[in-house]
Amino acid sequence: MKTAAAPAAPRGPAGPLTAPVEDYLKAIYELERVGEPAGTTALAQALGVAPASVTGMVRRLARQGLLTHERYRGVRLTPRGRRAALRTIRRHRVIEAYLVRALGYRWDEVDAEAERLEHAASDGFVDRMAEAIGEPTTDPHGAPIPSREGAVDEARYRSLADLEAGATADVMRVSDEDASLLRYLDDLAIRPGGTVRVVDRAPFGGPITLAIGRATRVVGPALAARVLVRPRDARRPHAGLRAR
Amino acid sequence: MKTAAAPAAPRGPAGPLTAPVEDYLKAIYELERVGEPAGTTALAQALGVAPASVTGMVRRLARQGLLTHERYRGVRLTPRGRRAALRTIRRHRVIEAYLVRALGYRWDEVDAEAERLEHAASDGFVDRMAEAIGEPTTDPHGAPIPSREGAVDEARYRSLADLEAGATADVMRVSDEDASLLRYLDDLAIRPGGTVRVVDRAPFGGPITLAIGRATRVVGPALAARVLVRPRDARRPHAGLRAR
DNA sequence: CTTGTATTTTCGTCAGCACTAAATTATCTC
DNA sequence: GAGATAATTTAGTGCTGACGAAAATACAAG
Repeated sequence: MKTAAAPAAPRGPAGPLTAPVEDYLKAIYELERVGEPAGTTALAQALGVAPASVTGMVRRLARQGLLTHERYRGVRLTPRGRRAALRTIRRHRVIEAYLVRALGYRWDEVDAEAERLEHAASDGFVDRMAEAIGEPTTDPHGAPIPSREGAVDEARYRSLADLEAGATADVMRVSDEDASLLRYLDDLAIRPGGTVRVVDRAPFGGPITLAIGRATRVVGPALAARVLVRPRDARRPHAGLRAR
Repeated sequence: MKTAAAPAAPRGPAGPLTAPVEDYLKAIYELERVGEPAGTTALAQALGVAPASVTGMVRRLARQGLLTHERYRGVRLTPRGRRAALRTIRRHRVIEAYLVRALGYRWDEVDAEAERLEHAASDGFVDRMAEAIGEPTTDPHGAPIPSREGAVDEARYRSLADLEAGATADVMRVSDEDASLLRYLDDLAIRPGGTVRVVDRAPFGGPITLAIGRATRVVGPALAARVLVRPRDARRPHAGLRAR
């Protein structure tokens, strides 16, 4: 008998996490990363479940010591929860990279496949995949791959939608959730590693004119918002020249 | 019109099968293949669950039209159930083959990994793996890989334990369930594609002496029973010579 | 034909995860 | 500060898949 005196000992079953649990942790990690409060509704939306379902799951995760929960306030990952989230994210991104580089997948196909495999793949399997394709540091969409130890380069890039006219920038990362968006970006030749120059910006959320390679393309702000870039320092072109 | 007159319409949810369901179908298929009656207890043992649990699951599978169930008698796969089982088995074996040939796994490691991945891998993923390693027809343990269409070469081999002294045979397939057994077989150089000759058999379940390559090895009957072989026709050596 | 034994099924539970509908609490506005 | 509105939690359910204990059935042996 446990004398009912210790009600909230954060005993975790330690066993491997279930697929839904991994998905929750990933989603919470992502919300925290972009700085949004991880509330019930935001989580529910990210996961495609009803808000009421989140409350129950969050309670369990808190009991297992993976996150802390302030009623009516929101949720925050504990170090253990963050580690678990990063392990899952590493799995996901390594798998994505492997599918593209070793098995000829297109970058718009990999997310769905990785979404399922990440819960079944062992760390050893993922490590072998990573090794086979030369230990990539980003996935096909530019998202950083956490190291085996859970270190991740969370550089914060600017959105293409925020660039001033005249700016030149390197594309670092694109949103990976929408396969059709990815196909369109590929058509436009907007890919991590590429470069874009903002030729013109119409005001009031109007279209943005880009120079990509030697082509000119016009995109809407909704699309531009999903492309993360690192601006080249236009005001110090000497530095740019020197750095070359 | 459904006028409530058809109580047991075998309506299947058609959706993708759950991992436990796939495991049940695989296990039933395997029992049927070796000719054993697929009873509750045998299934329970194969799956590592309690017999009582099998009854419930079997009822659901019967309702979904994947198998037929005669109370107190046993279970048999329907064509649909068999197709589903073969799809899972194909996934499992292709994954095993890929792990060995593309990612450097040892043959004793792959079963456990494939056991989890088979439920998460899409058919497309599996087909790409198969293509990448040249459409193998057997897995690393010699088990046949069903085709995409569900055709499988279920040749029935003899067990090494049944060979007479003096017989020579090609190793076709070994039991894959026990990793340590596989490691031992590998030490002995007993592998599909290899050849063994029975030098001597002690009676009453005694040890069996084998010539493998230019080595001589002695194994027990329990081990020999898990090695399937195709005897070379010793009574027509001319044919053997001619056949080269 | 009856009885004993092994197998199978039923029954009552439980945990995980999801849902809807109905409270409850926080927050924003007047 | 009092509502109104939005977010959150509770309450009640359902389904899958597992469990042990107890009852039902099959089958073999006498």
